[in-house]
Amino acid sequence: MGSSQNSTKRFSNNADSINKKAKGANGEVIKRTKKEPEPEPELSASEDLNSSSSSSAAEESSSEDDLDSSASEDELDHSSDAQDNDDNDKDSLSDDKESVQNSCSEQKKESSKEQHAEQRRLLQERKLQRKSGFEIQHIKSLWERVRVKNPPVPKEIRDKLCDEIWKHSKDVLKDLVLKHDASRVVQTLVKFSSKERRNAIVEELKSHYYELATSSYGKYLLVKLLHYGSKESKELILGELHGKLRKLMRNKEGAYVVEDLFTLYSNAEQKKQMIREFWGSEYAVFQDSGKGQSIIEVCEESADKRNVIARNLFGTIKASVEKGSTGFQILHAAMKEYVQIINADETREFIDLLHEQFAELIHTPEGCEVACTLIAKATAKERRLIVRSMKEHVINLLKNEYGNLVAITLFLTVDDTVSLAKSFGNDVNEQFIGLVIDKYSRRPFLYLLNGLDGRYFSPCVQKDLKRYIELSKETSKKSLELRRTELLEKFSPVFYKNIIENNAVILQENVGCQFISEVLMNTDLKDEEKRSEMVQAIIEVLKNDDGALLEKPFTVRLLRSLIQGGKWDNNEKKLVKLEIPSLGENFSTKFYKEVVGSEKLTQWVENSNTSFIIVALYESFNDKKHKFFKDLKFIKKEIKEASKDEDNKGAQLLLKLCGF
DNA sequence: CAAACCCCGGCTTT
DNA sequence: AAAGCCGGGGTTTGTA
Repeated sequence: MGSSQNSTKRFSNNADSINKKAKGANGEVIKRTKKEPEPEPELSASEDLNSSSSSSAAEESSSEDDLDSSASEDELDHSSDAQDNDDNDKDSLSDDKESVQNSCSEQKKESSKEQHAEQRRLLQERKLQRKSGFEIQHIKSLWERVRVKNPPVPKEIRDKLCDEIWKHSKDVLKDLVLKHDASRVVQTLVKFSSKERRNAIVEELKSHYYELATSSYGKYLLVKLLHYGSKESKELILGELHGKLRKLMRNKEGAYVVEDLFTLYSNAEQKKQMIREFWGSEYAVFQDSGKGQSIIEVCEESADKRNVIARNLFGTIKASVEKGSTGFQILHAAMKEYVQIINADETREFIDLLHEQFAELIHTPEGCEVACTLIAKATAKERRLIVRSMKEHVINLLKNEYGNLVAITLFLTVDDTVSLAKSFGNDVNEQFIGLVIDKYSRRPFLYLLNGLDGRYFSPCVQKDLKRYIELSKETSKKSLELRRTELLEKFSPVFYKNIIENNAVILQENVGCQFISEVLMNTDLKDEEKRSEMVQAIIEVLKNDDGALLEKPFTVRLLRSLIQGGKWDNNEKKLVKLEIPSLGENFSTKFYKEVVGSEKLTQWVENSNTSFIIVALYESFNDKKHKFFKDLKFIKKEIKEASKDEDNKGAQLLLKLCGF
């Protein structure tokens, strides 16, 4: 259960923005990876041991039905060991019913003391009659003494009690571990035991691990053994579950065990092998079948093979999705393989199955790839469904390390830009600042502004995205550029509004400056009126700035490029002037007049950050008769003085330019 | 675009 | 089992 809860947590973490929170997302994953599997629910009194089970008993029986019905869909053989599994569950089931009945009758009859006593005696008798009944009662009473927390039991006594428990339990261990109360005894035992005894416990439970994994109580013990156990123990347990993963995935309890096994206790090679089990019996039985081969390579061998594998993968995935395990990482990995071999008909079916749960996919790399691939292959109609289901999660989608790529894929492939922009519009507008300074959520917008620019999209990200573009060509009609500019047009009013109203906040952040610069210098945006409004707004802020903003290197850099009115082309090693009226010399004039002026000029030269801006101004004015040059001459002495400062490279440069 | 920097996961050590 | 080191990958930043 930890798994699904954790994944939703991971998904919905970053409530209040910025880099640190984004790290939090990762942190969450880490925490999960390293967490201690210790889900012991703390019951307060010993009576709880019996009473806590009535509801879970009902739950369990329904999940059993579930397993049976869904298992028959696939070509799973549930002949051999499913049988003895049933036996065990019946055992624990009847166990629970007993206590239910007991408490019911107690309630009904306002019975006398004798009746009570009689009932208790009967219950006790029945308990003792059960398999290993006597030992269980005894062990439980020992356990009651070990588990006391306040005050903690001294170590020597604890060890003694544990020894005692072990002595009584080792021969009946497998009868204990499937029962809700007694299995917790064993968990405690594992926790306080030496390495040797842990190994002995693992050994004792040999050939029962499948049962354990499907037991609502035993699974905790199993996970604990995996965590604390030696390498050999892990291998032993793993070996027993091997070949039964598909069945486990369909089991309510088993699915969690498999997910834990996959995320916490497997390396890359083992993970691959686990997924291979989902390909079909051949691969489930023979561990090495298909080893070292990718799913694509295997499927290329014959169409038959592909069909069987695809059917099996889909069967397992479907069962799990319908059970509500869409967030499981192992499922994402399985889906990732499935979409690699999926054909057109299967794509329709798969999207139909998943479209409402897309949000569950976007917090892992594999899930993200699945989402992107499906979006790329989806028809216009299917994309609309997907976008609609994502609408509730826009902010999480954008801010997520992987989700932002899904958003970009939507931008890359969806033809209906009107409804797409509309679906994102509200949330984007409301939280624009947070989005634009976030490491991940800014990327979709940078894409809209600049396309897949190498500055923001690394080669391998580009490679992935280009693959989705290729896949989308079947179903997308418009050209990539058209989609991008249409979307840009729809989002640009939001850009303008926020830059005009909130640029002081955005300028505080490095990445914010970067974004403003991308908007102002963008040649796809033609609204010059808005551009000059933005420029004016920035000038207003700087006019009233107490110097804090100008201490920031990125603000200085932004100003410099506005003054230069162009972008630096690193290949050509030269400045590429942009034909934008409100930038370049026009900006310089305005900027000098309204922000610097003759009275602040000295101050700007003396500051090692801002002196570079003065240099830029010097190079910007074509009219050498501009007041600026006269002002410079006037402070000749101060410039010379400032250039003596080792750190003030700008002043030194300025001195050279002026040629004083 | 390259250098500096940071973060993560794997591996080794105590 | 926890702490620490190290290498690789990705991000940030500086610089014409």
